[in-house]
Amino acid sequence: MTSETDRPINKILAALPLDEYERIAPDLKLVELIAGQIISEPQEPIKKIYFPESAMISLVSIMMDGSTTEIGLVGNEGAIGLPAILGGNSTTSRAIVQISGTALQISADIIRQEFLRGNRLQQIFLLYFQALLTQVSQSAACNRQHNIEERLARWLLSVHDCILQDELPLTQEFIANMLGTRRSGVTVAAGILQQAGIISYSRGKIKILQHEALEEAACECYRLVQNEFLRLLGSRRG
Amino acid sequence: MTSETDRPINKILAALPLDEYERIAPDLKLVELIAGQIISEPQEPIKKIYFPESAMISLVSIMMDGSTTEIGLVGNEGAIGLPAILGGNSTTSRAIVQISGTALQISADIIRQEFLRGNRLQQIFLLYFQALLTQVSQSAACNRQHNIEERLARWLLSVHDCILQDELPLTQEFIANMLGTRRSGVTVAAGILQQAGIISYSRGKIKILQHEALEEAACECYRLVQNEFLRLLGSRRG
DNA sequence: AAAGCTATGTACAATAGCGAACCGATAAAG
DNA sequence: CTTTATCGGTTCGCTATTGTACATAGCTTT
Repeated sequence: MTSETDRPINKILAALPLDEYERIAPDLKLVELIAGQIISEPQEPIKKIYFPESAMISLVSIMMDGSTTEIGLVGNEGAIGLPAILGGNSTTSRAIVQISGTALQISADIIRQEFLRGNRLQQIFLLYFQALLTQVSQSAACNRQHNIEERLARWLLSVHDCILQDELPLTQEFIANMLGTRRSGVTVAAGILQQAGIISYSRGKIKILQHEALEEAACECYRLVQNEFLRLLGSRRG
Repeated sequence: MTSETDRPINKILAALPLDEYERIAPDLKLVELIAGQIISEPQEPIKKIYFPESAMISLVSIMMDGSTTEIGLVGNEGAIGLPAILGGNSTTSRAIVQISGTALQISADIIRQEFLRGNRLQQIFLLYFQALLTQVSQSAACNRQHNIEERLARWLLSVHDCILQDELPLTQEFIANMLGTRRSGVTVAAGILQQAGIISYSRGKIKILQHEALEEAACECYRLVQNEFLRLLGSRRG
């Protein structure tokens, strides 16, 4: 069911013992997710759970005036659709595909059932919840304390860690929607990073040239969240 | 084990069926929590879980430069020490008593064991977890999008809902640490609300005079989070 | 009543970020 | 090859918020 190998690319699935994995494997369906595609909207019942492989998904809060702010970022280390497991069935946020790629889709009922059996899948999901909560918490503080340039650097690193490529297909407009700022604010911040030779970009393609320097430009939040993912799940992620 | 009645004041405990409650009740210990007291620090192992009765606890992120930002607020609708249940054992945030009062304390191991049995306690904790995640998420977006006055109004309402009193023992300095702003920024915002006759305050005592008007001054985040608590847990809370 | 501490009020220059608009450059579509 | 849409660069005036500093007011202690 995974794309090429026996080992699932998604880290949650990869961490399952064989018997648990085989119980759900027949129902996993490989799907292609396209950037911009909306997986679920606020208040909308969640029926499917997605385990990203190469795709990347943002959790986004939408205010009444239409302004958006990213609250969480999910790549192959995580899963989309947690409320279906937790019991709430819907969220207050939107899940939108940020970077095209593949994911494994499965009925939420099947995962919830497996979760309730209380084995390794439950254990991993609980740890992932905590990691996600840490990420969201840090974003809350970060949004209050750090300026656009630091947040942009942090965010680029996080995306990079999720898709493991140095070229990121992202327009400034989209980034602005994630950071919750104006597009021209991103232009200025990105311009400074480009000036310093840390990144380069053009028409929706951003290249990270100096990873180290980008980390220095980023706020402490990047490292903190990454370390917590490492501690909890043994995998890297910002 | 609860302070006066048979019915636990804490909503999580109150929602348990008798057999589950009686299994943990002997180990619940009534403790008095004093404002300013730190329940747990970042990276510190969590050994106890607290179910607030009249006390109220803030979860606070601390940056390297010492600046603080509240990321979550826990009253008698919730519990402190979730990482011990989720498996991470520690958090990246500080838990600090914001308003003095009582709480029921219990060994984290006992709750974790009961959680793993997979009965009602598990169900409630999972729902609470989602509610908390919603709260933190909304704060992340709120911190980005709303101004001090709106956030102050929202925060005052949230505290009020937690302790169910119209007089809140809070200094502007403390509020500033929670909102992640300067103290004098709070002075100005509070001054406007007082001018309008919505609140009154003096030397660490804030009175809510017009609840309705305060809601109008608050951002949409207050209602949204409150509704989600209501939907998930059937209890009111911001 | 005096002294001391804590909480609150206020002021002011500096700055980050906003909203809006416009323009040029590049890529895609016809 | 021309048109069109998208993306990025830039500017300008404006507002919210910051950092810092100092002043006042109300409890507490003595």
